Amino acid sequence: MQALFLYNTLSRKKEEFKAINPPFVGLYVCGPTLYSDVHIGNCRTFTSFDIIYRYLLHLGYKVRYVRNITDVGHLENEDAGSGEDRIGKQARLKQLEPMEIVQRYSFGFREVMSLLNILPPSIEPTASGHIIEQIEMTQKIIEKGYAYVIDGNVYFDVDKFSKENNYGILSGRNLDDQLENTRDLDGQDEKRGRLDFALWKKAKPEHIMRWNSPWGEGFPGWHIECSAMSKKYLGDVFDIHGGGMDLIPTHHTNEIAQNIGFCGAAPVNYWLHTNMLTLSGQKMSRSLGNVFLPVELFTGMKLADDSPSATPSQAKLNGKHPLFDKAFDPMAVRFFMLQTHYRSTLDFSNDALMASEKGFDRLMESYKTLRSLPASNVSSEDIKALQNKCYEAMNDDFNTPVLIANLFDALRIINSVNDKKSTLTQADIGLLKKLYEDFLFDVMGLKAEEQNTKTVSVLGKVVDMVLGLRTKAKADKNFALSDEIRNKLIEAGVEVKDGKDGSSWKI
RNA sequence: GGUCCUGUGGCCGAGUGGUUAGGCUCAGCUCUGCAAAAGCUGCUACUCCAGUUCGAACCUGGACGGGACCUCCA
Repeated sequence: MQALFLYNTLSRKKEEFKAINPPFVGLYVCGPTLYSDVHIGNCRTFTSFDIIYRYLLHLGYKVRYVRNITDVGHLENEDAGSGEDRIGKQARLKQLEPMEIVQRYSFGFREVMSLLNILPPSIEPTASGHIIEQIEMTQKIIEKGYAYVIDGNVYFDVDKFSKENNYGILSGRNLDDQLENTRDLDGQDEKRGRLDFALWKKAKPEHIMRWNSPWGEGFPGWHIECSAMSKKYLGDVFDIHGGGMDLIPTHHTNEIAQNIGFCGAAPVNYWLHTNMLTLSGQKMSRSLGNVFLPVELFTGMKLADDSPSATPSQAKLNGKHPLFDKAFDPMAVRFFMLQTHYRSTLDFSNDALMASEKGFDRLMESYKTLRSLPASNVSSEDIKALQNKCYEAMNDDFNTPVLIANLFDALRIINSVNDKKSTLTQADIGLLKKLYEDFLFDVMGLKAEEQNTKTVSVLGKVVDMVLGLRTKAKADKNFALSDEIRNKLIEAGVEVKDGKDGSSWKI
C-alpha cells in the first residue's frame, strides 16, 4: 500500500498517516447542532469527511466513524453571559419540547445526507444522551485542578492550563495575543479569566433543558460533549478528528484543553479541517443570513415562508429561486463540491454548477460506453499508469480535483476506443471498469440518477420502435418526417444520436 | 485594531522552482442528409513592483485587492 499523506492542522504540514492500531482507525467529526435546517455549507463539510471515510475504508482500514449530534449545550453569546441554549430557545419560540425541535431537524438532516449519498457514521451519539459522561469528565477535570466551580457553574481554567501546556497549539495563536486582542466584552461576570469557558452551566429558572449534577441543576457546556463522546467511543487518544475550519480557535482548542486536563494526554494525532463554502466570496453562515437550503438547490425553487419544514420530502415551495436557473441533482452538487479541494474555499454559483453538471453527465455517460467497449489483442493505452495516478491523487491529502482530472483522461480513452481510434485488451477494459467503480462510485460516492427499472425497460422498447420507424423514413429520404420524430423525442426528453451503425438514444 | 489565509485564462478550479492539470464556455475541423453526440485543433493565464536564482506563477520583501478568525457558526 502506498503511503497516505494528510494535512495536519497541528503541524501545518502534510504528514504520512500512521494509524495507532492498524487496521483500526478512529475518526471523530463534529456534527450539526440541530436547532435549524442544515445548510449547504454544513453539507460540504460532511461530504468532505465522507470522502475521507470512504477512502480509508477503500484502503482497507476498519474505521470507527463517530459524528455527534449536538442537541443541548450550544449557547448563543456565551461570553456575554446572556447565553441561551440554541435548542431551548427554538423550543421556547415555537412552543415545542426541545426534543421536538431536535427530532424535526434531525429528520431533515438525515434525508439530506442520504440524498447526497453521504454514508452514515458508525456511531451518531447525541450530547443529551451522554450527560453522565460529561458530568464525570467535568468532575475529573475539577479534581485535577483545571476547572473551578462558582455558583453552580463550572469553568475551565485556561490560565492555569497554559502554564504547563500550549493552549493555542492548534490555532497557532499565543495566549497573550488572544487576551489582548479579544474584542470588548461586557458581562464578563464571574469567570477568573476571560478565556475561561463553561464546562457546566447553572440553569436559570426558565431554562427548559436541565439535569441534576454535583453542582446543582444545569446543563453541559458545548465543548465538553465532544471530549466526552470521543473519549467514550474512541479512547483517550485516537487517530483523526475533523470539522470545519471555523471550529479551530474555540471549539477544538477547548476540546484539546479538556482532554489534557482530564487525562494528561493530547487526544488526537491528526486534526483535519475543511474550508468554508462561500457565496459571492462571502462565507455562508446563518449569522450573515446568506444561506440557502439543500432543498432549494435540488429543486431550483424557493422555500415558502409558511413551509412546515425544509426537509426535501416535506418542504412547501414557492416560485423560482433567484440564485438558480434550474434544479440541480444532488449527485451533480456532490460532484461540484469534489472538484474543489476540501481545504480550499468553494464558491457557489449557478454558472459553476451548470459547468460541473455537464462534466458529471459526460463522466456517467462514459461509464455506460465502457460497459459495451470492444476488446482487442493489444492495448494502445496504459491503464495501469492511470490507476496509479488516481491513487497518487488521493494519497496526496485526498486530492479529488486531480482524481477527477484523471477520470476525464479515462473518459477520453473510452471514447476513443469506442471510436476505434485506440484499442484496449479485455483485461484493461476490466481494469478501467474497476477504476470507475473504485474511484467514481466507492471513493467519491457518486451514482447515476436512479431510474425506475420497469419504466425504463418499457420506455426503451417504445423508443426503439419509434426509432425503427425513423430509420425507415431516413432510408426513404423522408428527412422531414425523421426530423419531426427526432424533435418530438427531444421535446419528450429523449436525446437521439445517429451513429454509423444506427441510432442510439439517452434520457 | 490583532492573528492568519489568499489573488491562476471568458468562467470554475489543480499545481510543481525548469516540460504550464482538468472541467465548462467559445471558434474551426472530422463524422453526419441536417443536427446531436464523440474526437481533434485553437483561444495558452498565473494582481503589481523589486529581489534570490542559470531559471519563479511556485522562494523572499513590499504594494494593492479579496477572505477567515479574534462573538455563535461546518
